[in-house]
Amino acid sequence: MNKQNENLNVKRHSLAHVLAAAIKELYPNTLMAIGPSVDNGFYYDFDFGDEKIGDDDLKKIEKKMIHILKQNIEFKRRVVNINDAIKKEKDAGQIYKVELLQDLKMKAKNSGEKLEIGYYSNGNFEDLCCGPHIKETKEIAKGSFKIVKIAGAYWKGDKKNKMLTRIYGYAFENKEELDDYLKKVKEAEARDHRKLGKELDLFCFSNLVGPGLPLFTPKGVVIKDELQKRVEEICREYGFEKVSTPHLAKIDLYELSGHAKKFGDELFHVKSHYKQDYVLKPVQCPHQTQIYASRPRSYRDLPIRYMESEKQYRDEKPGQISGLERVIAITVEDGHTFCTVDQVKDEVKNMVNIIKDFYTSLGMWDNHWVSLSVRDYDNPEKYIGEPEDWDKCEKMLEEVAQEMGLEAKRCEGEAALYGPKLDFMFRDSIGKEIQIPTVQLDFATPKRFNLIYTDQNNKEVNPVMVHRAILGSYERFMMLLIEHFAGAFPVWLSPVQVQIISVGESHREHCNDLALEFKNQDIRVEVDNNDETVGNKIRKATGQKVPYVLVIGDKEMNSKNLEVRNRGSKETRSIKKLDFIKEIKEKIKNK
RNA sequence: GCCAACAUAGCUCAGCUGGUAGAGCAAUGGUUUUGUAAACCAUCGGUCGUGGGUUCAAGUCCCUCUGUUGGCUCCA
Repeated sequence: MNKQNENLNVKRHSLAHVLAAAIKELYPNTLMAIGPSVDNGFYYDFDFGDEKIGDDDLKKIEKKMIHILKQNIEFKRRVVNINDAIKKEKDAGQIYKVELLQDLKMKAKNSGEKLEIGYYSNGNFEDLCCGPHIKETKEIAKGSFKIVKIAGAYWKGDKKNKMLTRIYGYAFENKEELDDYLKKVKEAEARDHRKLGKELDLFCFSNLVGPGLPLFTPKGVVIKDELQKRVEEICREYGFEKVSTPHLAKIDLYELSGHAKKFGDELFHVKSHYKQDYVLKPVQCPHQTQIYASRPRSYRDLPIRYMESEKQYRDEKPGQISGLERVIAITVEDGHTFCTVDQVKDEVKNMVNIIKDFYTSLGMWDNHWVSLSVRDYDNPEKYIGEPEDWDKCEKMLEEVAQEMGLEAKRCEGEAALYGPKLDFMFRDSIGKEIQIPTVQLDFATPKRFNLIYTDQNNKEVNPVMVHRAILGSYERFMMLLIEHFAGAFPVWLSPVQVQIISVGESHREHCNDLALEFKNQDIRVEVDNNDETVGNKIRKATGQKVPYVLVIGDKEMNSKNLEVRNRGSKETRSIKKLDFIKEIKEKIKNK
C-alpha cells in the first residue's frame, strides 16, 4: 500500500470515529462495536437496542458528523492499563468493548507480548483504538464523504452472534474524488446485467417458477447457443467428445464421490413414489465417471475426453440468489479427461490452450493472472485422496505452469475437494475480478469409483481425471459478458446482427427480400416495417445495440450499395451489398 | 437464514402529513408514408405484490407471507 492510500485509510478510520461520536450524541444509549476503514470508505457497527434506525436517519447522522467536523476537534491519544480499560467499559455498559479488551488480554497473555491499550478522544467522545488517526478534523475535506447505507452484520462476523446495525460511508480525499466514485457506481448500475437483461430481452424471472430459476428468451438463447457452439468447436479440436447425462441420480453416487458430504444442505432431494429417492446433481463429474466405467478400457483408449453442457442444481441460501450471478439451476459447461499419469501434463497443456483460445477470442486474455490453487496444509480433513497423490499433482501443475510461462501465483487453501488446480482470473471492463476457467487434477475420484484401465503389462491401473471448465456456468458467464460489453456484444454473439429499417410503405417488400438474403447467409436479421418515422426506428435499433443498421428507401432500391450505420457511429457508410455480407461473415467467423 | 429498504398499468416512475388512483413510453384504432436517436389524435389498460388488522375512511398506518435490492471477510 502506498503512502497516499495509507493517509486516506487514516482519514477513513477517523471518520468512523466521527460517525460513532455523532451516533453517541443522537442516540446516547447505543452500544459501540467496531469501525474500520474499507476499500471505498468506512463503517461502524452499533447495537441500537430497541431503537430502530432506517434510511431516513442517514441524513440526520451525516449532518451531525459535519457539525462535529466543523468544530475542528483534535484527536488525542492516551494509554490506559488494560484492567482500568475493562473497568471503564464495564461501567459504561459497553459489552462489545469489554469483549474486545478481554480478547486482547487473552491474546497478549498467550503470546507474551506487551499490551498497550490506547484511547483516542475527539471532543466529548472517546473510543478504544490503536490508531493512527488524523491530528484534527479539519484534515477531512468538505464534501469528501457520504453516509450511504445501513446493513446488518453479525458481531464478529459469526451468525451465532447478535446482528448489529452497520452504517456505511463512502470517503475519499476530496469532493471531486467522491463524485468520481459516485459516477463509477452509476456507470456500473447502467451496465448491470439484470437491467440490461430486461431491456435487451435476454432473460426473465417468474414468481410462479421461482427465484434463482432464470428463463431465457429467444434472444438470450441465441447468445447461450453461440457460446456453447464456440466452446464445443474449440474442445473438439483437442479431442473432446460430447456426452449427455440425466439431471438426477441416486444419492449413493454422491456419497461415493464425496459430494454428498461436501454439499450437504445444498443438495436438492427428489421424492419418488417408489423405492428409491433421488438428488438433483450438484456437479457433473460423477455421472461422467460412469460412462467411463461402462466398459473395459485399455491404455490404448486413453486419453478419453468427455464434455457436456447440462443443468446442475444447488439449493442456495435465499439471500445469496441474485440475477444470473447466483442461481439454483446452473447450466454448466463441464469436461473431464481420463488419462495415464504420463499423459497428465499434455492434457493440462491442452486445456490451458483451450482456455487461451476462447478468452483471446473475447479479447479478455491479455488481462488475466493465474492461481496455482493448492490445499490448506493445516486442514487436511477438508479433502479426499492420498497425501502422496496430492504432492504429485501439485508438483505437476507447478511444472506445467512454469513450462507454459503462466507465472502462476501459489494460493494455499484454494484447492478443490479432490485435487489442486490452476484457476484463471480476469478483469472485466469495469475492473471487477472474475474467476471462471479452471483446470483441476484428480487422482482421488477414479480410485473412489474404482475406475480402471489395463496397462501395457496387463495390469489394472486407475486413470487420472483432469477436470476443466472453460466458461463455467452459462448464467454467470452471460452476466460477465453483458456487463463487460454493456450489452453491445461482438457481432458473432449479437442476437440481432443486422436491423433493416424501411423508409416508407413502398420499401417493405424490398426489405423482406433483403432480409431473406441475409438469412440465407446465416446472418441474424430483423426487419422494422412499422408505420413510424425513420428516426424513431433508428432510435429503437440503437437502444437494442444492434451492430449494423440499414435504412432502405428509394435510393437503396435503385442502387447496388447499402448505407450502413455501424453501432456507436452517427455516420453511415456506403458499401456494396455483397461486400457487406462478406464483411459480416468474416467478422462472425473470426469472432 | 439474519439486518435494512423497496413492491402502484406491459416498462420507467408521480401520488406531501390517511379522504376511494396519475404521467410518459409501450399496446390498440385512426390520420400520416415518413431518409438516420421520439409524427399527430383517440382508445385501452391498475381490486396499488398476498392475506389480515386499525379507522367513518388505507396506495398511504400496523402485522403476516411472497418477491426484489443492498449488506452479513475487513477486528481496539
